[in-house]
Amino acid sequence: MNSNFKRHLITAALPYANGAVHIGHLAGVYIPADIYARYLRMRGEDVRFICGSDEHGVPITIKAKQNNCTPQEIVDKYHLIIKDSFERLGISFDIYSRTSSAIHHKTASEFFKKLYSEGKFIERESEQYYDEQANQFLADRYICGTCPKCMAEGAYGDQCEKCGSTLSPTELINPKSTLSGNVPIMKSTSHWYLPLDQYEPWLKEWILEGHKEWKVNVYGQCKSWLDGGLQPRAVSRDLDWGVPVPVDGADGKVLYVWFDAPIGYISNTIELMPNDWERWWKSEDTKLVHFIGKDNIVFHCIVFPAMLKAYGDGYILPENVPANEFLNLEGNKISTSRNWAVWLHEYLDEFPGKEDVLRYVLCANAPETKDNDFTWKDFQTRNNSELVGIFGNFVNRAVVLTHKYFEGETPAALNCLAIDDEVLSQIPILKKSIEDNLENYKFREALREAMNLARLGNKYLTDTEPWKVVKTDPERVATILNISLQICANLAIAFEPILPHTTKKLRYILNMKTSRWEEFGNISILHPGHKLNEATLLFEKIEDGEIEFQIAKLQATKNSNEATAVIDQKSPLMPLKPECTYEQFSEMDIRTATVLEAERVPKTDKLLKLTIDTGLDIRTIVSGIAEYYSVEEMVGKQICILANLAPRKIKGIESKGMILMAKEENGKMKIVSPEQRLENGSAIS
RNA sequence: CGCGGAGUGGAGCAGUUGGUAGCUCGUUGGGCUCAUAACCCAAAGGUCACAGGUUCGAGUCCUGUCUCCGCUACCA
Repeated sequence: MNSNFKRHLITAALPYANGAVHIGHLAGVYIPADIYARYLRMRGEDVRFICGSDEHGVPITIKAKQNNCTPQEIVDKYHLIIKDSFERLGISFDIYSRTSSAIHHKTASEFFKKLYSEGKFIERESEQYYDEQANQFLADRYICGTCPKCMAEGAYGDQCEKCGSTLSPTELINPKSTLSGNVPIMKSTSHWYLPLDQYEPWLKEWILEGHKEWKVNVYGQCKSWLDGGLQPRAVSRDLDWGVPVPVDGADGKVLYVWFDAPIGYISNTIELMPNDWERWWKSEDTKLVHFIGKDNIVFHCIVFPAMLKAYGDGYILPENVPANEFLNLEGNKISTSRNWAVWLHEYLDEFPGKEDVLRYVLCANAPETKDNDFTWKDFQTRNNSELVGIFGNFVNRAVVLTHKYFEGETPAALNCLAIDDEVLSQIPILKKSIEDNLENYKFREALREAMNLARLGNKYLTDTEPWKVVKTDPERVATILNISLQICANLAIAFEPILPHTTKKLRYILNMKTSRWEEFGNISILHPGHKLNEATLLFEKIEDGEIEFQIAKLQATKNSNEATAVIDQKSPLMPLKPECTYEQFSEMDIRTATVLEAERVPKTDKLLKLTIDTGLDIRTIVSGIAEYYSVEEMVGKQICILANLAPRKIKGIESKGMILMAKEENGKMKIVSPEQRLENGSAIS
């Protein structure tokens, strides 16, 4: 290790406590981080591995409302599940705390206070929606209404799920509070902003010049943000759940969750080492590494460093931020809300003793450079042919033969032949490769190289055939088995960071005490005469039935999702709108018209571009009906349109008018047509 | 729309400063029998997303296009 660093501070993204941990989290963050932490500890480095639950933010308050309980109850529940399942998997955090802790509130609060008093924030007033009945400002997610872009109903204040456009709450047509259903009023509120733009030159220098070695996905993302110009970001919210803003007159305001969450790394370190934490966060010789997923890149590479820079006082910055891409499950995005996931706590219950199988598969298939897919079939294959067939089998062969021919005592290596030397010479090469890969966050490759050590062992045994040679030359067999056992001992070290449960078993079988990394490469770890324990299997086969059970479980989830989706869409009839006058109605010019041409609007799922004959003119209307009507069906169809609607550009196409549609109770739309074909342009009243 | 990442034999991935594609798993054939029907050897299988361009020569550089993912709720 090139080390000017005296200690390693490793953080893993704080899991959000509104759900359990699933394989995506593990493959993306926790398994690589744990491998890294364990490796450094084995090398005798001073390591602290920090994590904890992120327990604030709007989604948790929404979940609490849905479940009719308090936010605290939600986070208590998931914090325990998460913490417990990490422990059982063997994620070796030095501390796993939480952001609802008193110490975190205090730390985050003081962090804010210092920045505030030094004038590092700017204060801005803005108009935001306010629910008078619920007596609170509404987070974007608490407002729904009609999407101004695609006219779909039920769009949220931040995004329309129908057309995917990003919105701001004020753009919504007919906004309503999801808390009370009332129409919210605009009320002015003030918030504090971190002026990221002021840190832009410094960030550019630090990242773009100073950290070209970062992974391309990380570097590219940062470059894109920096080149695009940074904007001030609000650090507070109007909400009653979170760390209160510690400023007079800031009642009802809390720190925005992204501001308080990364401070969680600091407060958890303080909790772990109340007297010594500063040495870890404020010494240039501490190497700070953040393990995160790709969605978190901007916060960890730009926002949090800017916060630390603004704070000053010697805080160090991350040396690297090895962010992974995402893991899919059986071809679909993992989703907490759709329950499309393999939950860690369920896995641990259903596959007892197979913690390392999951660690192995997720490391071997980690989304290091691009999104990857987890399938149960692949899980089974990797277990059966790689762990059982290659690793487990080699150890078993070596140990069983030793028991058979030498009563379980390590024989002495007497004369090494060329083949022996050749095999032994591979070990340091593999060691070097594993080290390089681990230190460069290439855990997949490190694992592959470790497996190559087991492959080497299998090949060696097959080539030397001790079960044949024993009949003619027992001394030769002694050498062969000695070497085989040394390979086993080296495997116990090589795999320790990745498969700690397995190597513990293996060390027991080999009756081996050490697991220091320096011993890796030593070819006489087990001395002649060293007594082995009974051979037990390191891994066992996973039968088709278990895999089929898991696949069926996912299929059931899928089915139930589809069922609830239908129920969700079965909205009750819309309540009657407020009374209107005949004059208001008569302002609308509704006419019959015929569709002449239709085509899909590129890059959209729902939009059709229609050319229609209104009797008065030929015009273009863009309509969100592609889900319900095909191009072929539309051509020649007679429809009713609102002809004097103000033109509006949709996806860059000017749309003049709107097609009248009726919404079924399942949410599907049907075109309203005259009973009999009429002349185009006939007025409807 | 924009910006970032990805698109390589059936699956998962490597491909460093450009020189006729490698690895693991799977498949097929063979060998072996110490071992959890495990292990070892060999073979088949790719127009490197698509279309242009630069070059003596491109998966590797340039331009354009398409698809997936992120930035943008849930979420790593």
